[in-house]
Parts: sequence; structure tokens; C-alpha cells
Amino acid sequence: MAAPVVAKSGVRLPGRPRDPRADAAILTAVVELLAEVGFGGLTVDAVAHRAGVGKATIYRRWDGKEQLVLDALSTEVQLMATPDTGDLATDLRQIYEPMAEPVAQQSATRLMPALAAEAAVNPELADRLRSFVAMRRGAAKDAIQRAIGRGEVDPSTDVDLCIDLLTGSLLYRLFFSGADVGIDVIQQAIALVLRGIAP
Amino acid sequence: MAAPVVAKSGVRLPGRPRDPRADAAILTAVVELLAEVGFGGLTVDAVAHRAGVGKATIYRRWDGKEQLVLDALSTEVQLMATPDTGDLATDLRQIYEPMAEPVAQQSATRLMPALAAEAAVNPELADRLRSFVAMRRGAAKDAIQRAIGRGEVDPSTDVDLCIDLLTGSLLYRLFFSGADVGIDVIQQAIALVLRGIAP
DNA sequence: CAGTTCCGAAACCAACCAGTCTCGTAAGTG
DNA sequence: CACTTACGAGACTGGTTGGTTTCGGAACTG
Repeated sequence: MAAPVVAKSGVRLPGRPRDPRADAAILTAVVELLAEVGFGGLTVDAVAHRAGVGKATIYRRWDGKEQLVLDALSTEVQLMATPDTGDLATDLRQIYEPMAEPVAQQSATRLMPALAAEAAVNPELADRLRSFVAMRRGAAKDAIQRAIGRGEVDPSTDVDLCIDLLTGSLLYRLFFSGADVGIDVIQQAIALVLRGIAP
Repeated sequence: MAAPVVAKSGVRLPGRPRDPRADAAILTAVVELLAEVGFGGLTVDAVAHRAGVGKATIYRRWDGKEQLVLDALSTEVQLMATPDTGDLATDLRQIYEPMAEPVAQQSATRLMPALAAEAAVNPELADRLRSFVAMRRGAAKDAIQRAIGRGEVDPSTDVDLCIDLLTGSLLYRLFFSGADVGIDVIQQAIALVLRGIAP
């Protein structure tokens, strides 16, 4: 599961220790290149060059390209804070508005399609992707269920469907239509869905 | 723009004519393989073998892999009937329910991510994909605008946003969550959006 | 018939790339 | 110091694949 082939231990082994900065540089290079040239265009040579690292250093730490890429993607997955402001619209805005930031859009436009495409062929990646998605859904799911508890939302609401509508529409814009996704679009989408699930 | 390197003409040239079935067999093989192994895994040899055709036949008709794939994708694009039943919910159901069919799902799960990924890197494909998407949006757009004219829908509605919500959520399910998309899900999504845009 | 263009099969070539290895060196241990 | 392991750089290998060519033969025109 861990990135390096040899796990770090408290015991100091003889010999030069691995440069810990290399791990980060390599993983960052993988993510950047994945976004630039896609899954198919990714070469280990390019990763090594961009990371300022020898190929041997990469193969000393990972078993191969496959593992390297899977690890780089896991690194991209960061936990998301679960807002609880007492108002569903505000909660959802806090969850989805980060998608309007250019950094997130770069990631979504370039990286996510590469992932989706590869996941269709690579079952292990598909699993990781699904668990990542499930994790991200958690925050929104909690927010909606709390709102149902408060009577803010019709109790017969299909929570998963709501999340699919919001997340899906925003990603879809980024993927296909080429339209930009600003805060205004996100707020409109939230408003529309909230009207649709009002009690 | 045309698939064959040499355009067909009414004048009969000397020599054996090209077998017209080969074109179809090759393009079908490309689409199938694209769905099975993705963009990166597609090889011309595999296309030739599945199509029951020599590689030379492929290169006699297309300039290379790039053109071949672009052409195969254009073939997949078929015009969509624009329903006009007088009721928005019915119109939308007719537009989106075909997505519940297994064939469409296979295409959406496998082919679309491959396209999205490649479009992020390949501008020419991105253009084709965008025009394809725009075309498909037309039917839904017309239906909603007619409904606005009938007073069935709030006139301040953002039509594009509605379409993004519906299309995006369904594709998103297929891409990432691994959940199946049945007619019931589609109907619920339509119902929710319609409640959200009621006058 | 001759001449032309097609056909599938397969050999072939050149480029690319994952993965390995070697080299001279650096950074740790004792 | 000796010893060990990591380092970047780059040479090397083996397999894959895009693209070309060759082959014997088939399908046309005239």
C-alpha cells in the first residue's frame, strides 16, 4: 500500500538514506504530467526528468509504472472538511464552491477524465476511484440528511440523486461543454436542486 | 474530412473496387476496441484483426491512426429525434430514457471517458466532441424552451443549467459511482429538476 | 486477353519505452 | 578509515507498435 518498496523504520540502516524530497517530487511530476499528456502519454523518463531524479531512483521506490501512478493518485486525494452551518444551502456552497477555483478546474478537466478512462480498463484503479468518490460524497450526504432532520427538505428525497445532480452537472460542464464553472453557476445549481427537494 | 483517402466518384476506375463492407467493419472494430481497451490500448493490428482485414487496407483508406479514430467517433454520432409531445416531462423522458439501455451504458461507461481523456490532450477531438455534445443538447433545449412558452416552466430558468443537471448526473453515475442507471433514476431526476424550475 | 487496383496475410523497419544496469559520487554507519 | 546504500546520468535491452512493403491472388475495365 505504501509508496516505497522498502518501508521506513525507526532503526537506522547503514548507507546513505533515501532523500525524502524525491518521493514528493516524483509524485508531483506524475500528477502534472498526467494532466498534461494523459495516461497514455506518460513515460517514466519524463517523470524522472521533471522530478530531477534518475530513473533508478523511481524503480528503487516503486515496483513499476502501474504502482507509481496509483500512488500518485492516492496522494491527490485529500480529506474534505464537513461543514455544518445549520443551513443546507450554505453547507452545499461550502462543499461545491472550491470546484470553481482554477486549480480544481485544471485537475478536474485534465486529471479526472484520464482517471475515468483508465478506470474503465483497470479494475484496481476503478476501486480506488470509487472509494475516493464515496468519500467526497460523504460531506454532502451528511449535510442533506441533517437538513431532512430539520424539516428543511422533503423526507422522501433521494439523497444520492441530489448529489449526483450537483456533482455530475459541474463535472459534466468541465468535461464536455467547455463552459466555465463559476461560483454563480454552482449557486444556481444548488438553488435549483433545493427547490426541487423542498418539502 | 471524408474517411477514405481517395474519394468515391461516379466514374468507374479500372481495377478492383474497394470493398465497401471493409469501411464499416473497420470503424466498428475501432469503436468496440476503444470501449474495451481505451485509447491508449488501441492498436492498428488489433483493429485489422477484429475487422478481418489487412493492415494495408486500413492504411489505404486512412492517413493514420489519428484520422481513423476521429472518423470512427464521428460515425458514432447519430442525430437524435426531437420529441414534441406537448408535455415537458414526457419530452425529457423520451430524450433521456435511451440512456438506460445497456448498449448506451456500455458506450457511456467505456467510450465517453476515453473520449473525454483524449479530448483533454487532443484539440481536434475536443472540437468534435463539443459539437457532438452541442447537437445532443439541442433536443432537450428545444423541449424546455417550448415549455417556457407554454408557461409550464419559470421563464427565468437557465435552460443550459437544467440540461447539465440531467445529462451530467446520469453520466456521472455511469463514470464514477458504478451505480446502475435505470429508467426509475432517470424519471426521478427529471421530476426533481422539473419541481426546481416550476413557475 | 492485358492492365489496374484491390484484397488479406505477413514480413519488415524504425521509433518508442519500461525496466535494468553501470558509473562515478555522495551520505550515511561503525 | 572501510562499508553500505542512495544519488543522477545515461547506456543498454527487449518488447511493442505505427507504418510500409511484399506476396499471391481476386475483381474490375477495356
